[in-house]
Amino acid sequence: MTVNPQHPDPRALDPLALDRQVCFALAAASRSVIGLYRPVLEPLGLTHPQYLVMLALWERSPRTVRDIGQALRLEPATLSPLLKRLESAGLVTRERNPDDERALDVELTGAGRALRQQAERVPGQIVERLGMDVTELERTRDALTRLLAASGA
Amino acid sequence: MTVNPQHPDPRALDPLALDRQVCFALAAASRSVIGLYRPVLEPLGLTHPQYLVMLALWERSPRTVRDIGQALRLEPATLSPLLKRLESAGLVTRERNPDDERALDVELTGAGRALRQQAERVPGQIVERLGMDVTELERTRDALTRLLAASGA
DNA sequence: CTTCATTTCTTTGCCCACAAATGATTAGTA
DNA sequence: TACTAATCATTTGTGGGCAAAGAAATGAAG
Repeated sequence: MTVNPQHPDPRALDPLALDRQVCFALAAASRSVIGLYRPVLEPLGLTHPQYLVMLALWERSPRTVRDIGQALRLEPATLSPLLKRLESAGLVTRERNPDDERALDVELTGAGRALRQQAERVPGQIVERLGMDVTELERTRDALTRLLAASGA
Repeated sequence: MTVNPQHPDPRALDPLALDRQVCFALAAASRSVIGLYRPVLEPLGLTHPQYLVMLALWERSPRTVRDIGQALRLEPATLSPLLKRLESAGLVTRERNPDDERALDVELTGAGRALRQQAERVPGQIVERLGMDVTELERTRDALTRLLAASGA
């Protein structure tokens, strides 16, 4: 098999070339963008996954672990210790649902609700740090949402 | 502030709505797509990050930890234990660079080189499981590459 | 040559992330 | 009612991922 001389880099034809892998672009971009949140969320005392849980709870509270997990596509085994840390931080309460003792209701505390005000400035700071056109950002988000759906989650 | 009745869902205007967050789509899609690799890579005895390291080494071997880290955008603290596991699996050797004893040369073993043949079928299996148009996949990958660049990595 | 800063990898500590197993509760069924 | 299956959260074990500190080698400067 010969290589088309129009393609000086044989890597461009290699299906295993790192630069061609969607999964690499996805993993690296995810870590890198989340890394941008670190200094922004640090004053709020939140990690990025904790921030996502708070977003879910600001939309509706109380919610069960299962419900939060479905919204964030996270396993209960991931959420369980994370929610305990949010409880230790005084942002949520955790108590069994009276109607179904299997379920755990996670509810915002006053401090948890109050934190929303500071969080409202987070997206703007991130967009600023990215310095990207907001329209392209939204297009990328929509492409990722399609990818998420295609991957079956 | 009143809500435009054309928008029945006030969530569409909320900058903190989970569905509007690029970071959520990014994190969830990343985890979900990587989850697709799990059963595909399992016969090769590789996790997804290990697969990425092998991709880097199939492009060039030996490479130093620093070099691999720059290619994959991973910290040496992440790679150090991961490379030891690849060594335990017999896929790479780890030895100090004779010209600079600070650097660690990571080199494919025969088994590591041989594994490439099985790996060549991985991308096709993933695309099949995603069931997405390859052109759109490549567009998404390029959008992610731009996002990665914008995030400073 | 000696000192000091830099580079490179490793270690430690903390936090995700998930599979598999466990325990507790509820629902379904004979 | 009693038995079984399903549901929900937690625990355990393994493997990322990174910040910060540490250890070893190199480089630079006096």
